[in-house]
Amino acid sequence: MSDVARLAGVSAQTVSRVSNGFAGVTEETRRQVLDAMRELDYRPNSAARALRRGEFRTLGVITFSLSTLGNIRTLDAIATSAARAGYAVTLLPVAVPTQDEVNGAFSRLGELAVDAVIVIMETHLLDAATVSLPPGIPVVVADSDAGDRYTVVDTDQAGGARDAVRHLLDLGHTTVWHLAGPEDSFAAQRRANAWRDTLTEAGLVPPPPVRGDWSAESGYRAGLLLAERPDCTAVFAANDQMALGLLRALHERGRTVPDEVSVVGFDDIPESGSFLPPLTTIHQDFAEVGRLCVEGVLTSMRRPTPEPGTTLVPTRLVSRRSTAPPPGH
Amino acid sequence: MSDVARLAGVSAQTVSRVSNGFAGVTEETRRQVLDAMRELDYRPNSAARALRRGEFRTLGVITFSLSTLGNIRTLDAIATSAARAGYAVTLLPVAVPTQDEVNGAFSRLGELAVDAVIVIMETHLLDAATVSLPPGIPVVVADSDAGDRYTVVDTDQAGGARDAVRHLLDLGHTTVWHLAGPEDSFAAQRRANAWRDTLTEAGLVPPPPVRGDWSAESGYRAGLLLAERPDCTAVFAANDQMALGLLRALHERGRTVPDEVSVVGFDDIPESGSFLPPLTTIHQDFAEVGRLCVEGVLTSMRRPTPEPGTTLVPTRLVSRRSTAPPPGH
DNA sequence: ACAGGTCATGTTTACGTAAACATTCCTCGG
DNA sequence: CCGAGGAATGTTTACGTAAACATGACCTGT
Repeated sequence: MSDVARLAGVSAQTVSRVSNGFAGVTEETRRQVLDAMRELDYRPNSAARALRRGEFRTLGVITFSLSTLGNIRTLDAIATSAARAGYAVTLLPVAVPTQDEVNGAFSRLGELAVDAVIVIMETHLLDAATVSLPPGIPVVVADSDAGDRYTVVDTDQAGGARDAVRHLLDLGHTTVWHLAGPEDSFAAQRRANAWRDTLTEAGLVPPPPVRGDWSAESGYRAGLLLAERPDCTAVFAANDQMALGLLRALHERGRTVPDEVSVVGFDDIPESGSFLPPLTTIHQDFAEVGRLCVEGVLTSMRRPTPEPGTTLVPTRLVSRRSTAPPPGH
Repeated sequence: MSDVARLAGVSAQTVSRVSNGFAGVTEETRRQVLDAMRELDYRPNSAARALRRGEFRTLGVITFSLSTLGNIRTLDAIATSAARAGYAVTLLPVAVPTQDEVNGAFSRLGELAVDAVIVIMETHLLDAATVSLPPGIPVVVADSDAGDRYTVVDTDQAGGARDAVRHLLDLGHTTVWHLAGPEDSFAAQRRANAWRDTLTEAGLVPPPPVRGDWSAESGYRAGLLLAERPDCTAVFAANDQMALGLLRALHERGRTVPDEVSVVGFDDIPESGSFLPPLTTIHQDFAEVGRLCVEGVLTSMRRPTPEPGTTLVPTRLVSRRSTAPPPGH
């Protein structure tokens, strides 16, 4: 900086002012400084800047090994929104979802150069963490539950599940089976609960849910079971991957979709329109979730005490060809 | 730090030594300092640390909006490897692959707190960038071509494509069609070239390639064309998503897989084992690519002039049920 | 017993920046 | 024609850390 100042014939402070776009610098001076910067290929040192300003202009994102597609798209939206706001994004990967790993990530975070943290993770691990998040830095939790301790941004899982079940009931199915996600997933729980509640409200008795682990393979195994039940004409799968496996199992067992069995998924992954048959599913707006996460932490940084609360992002039913009225309807 | 020093009854420098795990501190003193740290909930200021040390312990990753699955898994591996080496990873998203956006990301990078950069991007955009990467900081390019200017880590695209084609020829097919990726993708080019070369080497005349854009939808459209050709009994798709669309098109047109047509994909995405039928494909080791990228930049940081070179990560053919000998063989 | 050495710890300084305060110079009203 | 006020710029200082150098205690061998 002093080199630039010398070349431009001004003080270092003036260079700083130009560098930060302050008013009160003559156009003439500004130009000279900018020329000198270009000449010397000057780049502000972000470490010194951060030290002086007390902020890093960086957001930390804690996430499991970029496992599920939803998390990835949320992360992508976070990175894009953050960049737009002039913030960088630092990844804090948690290799395996064990308590030790989470504790490790949190303690690393302690000395990491971040102004705020966005957590994309199942919160039961958050709760059980022995190392807590550094106090005083804003936290927003995405796609999970966080009680009333943190601000939460989430897809309206319950609304989406309700739409899926309603869609099937409206087609005339007498009940809807559920291919649920893993028990330790909060999203899976909420989808399952909404499925159960919607059936109950309609005066129906929910059949026992079949459980998978989000993978297509687990959906296939579950599908082999469901294919054995002639009374099963409609299935709501908790995500599109499991729905894919389910479609394969039904096909192998000779149960045609949608003529004999209707299937609805959740997520609307890009491939779901190319399944056999194209999958009716619940579209999630991950981009909006990510945007709101960034907005959330940035707001928290400005205001002193932001009230913890939950923001829900609505879903949308995408109707394709895997759903139809039940046989003989 | 001085507070900790005071509480522990030592100098700030001793605190620094303990904090950095230096030898030459009495066990007794170390314990007292650690106690004081805990007591005061001390966390080293990473900005000051970076300023003093002249390094950030951070890697920048330039990537397109986390578009393709391969990029994502590479990123994941990079983040994990970096964390293991004590480095954080900062994301530099490029929202849309235009020259302006790339230039913008590069100039942002100039004042970003990173010690090295890993680029996961098509290099024709790199080449055409008007803003260049800051000189002097190590760069490794993943999954792309970079001439001889940068170190490159890549999957052995050619080897994988060759294996795919050989597998089909060995089964007895008289030729192999190719569902290619977009022309501006270097990976797509290499896969297409290797396909062509392998056929030529076998004394065959390559049929005209059909081009898609990596998406399942484009694979579907291409598949409708291929389904019309009775002489088409074997297709090598440049990625699994397009193979998925292809399978749907063939199924809709009544051409059974693998009895009438064999299909091989590329990538081995987790879902490919659940396609109808399960897809024979080329497995890529993204984790290894990511690991080597990190290893590469870290090495460059230590040595003065690392020679640019290309490291290829081998692929592996995963044989499932979408391939069989041609009809009447 | 003392020179020479080693080890644990303390003191000084600089990293590059931006806030706070200081100075200079110019303009404008009375 | 002078002094008040303000705009442009300069000077000083502190942010938290770690390298470099300095100090002092203690040990060893002759």
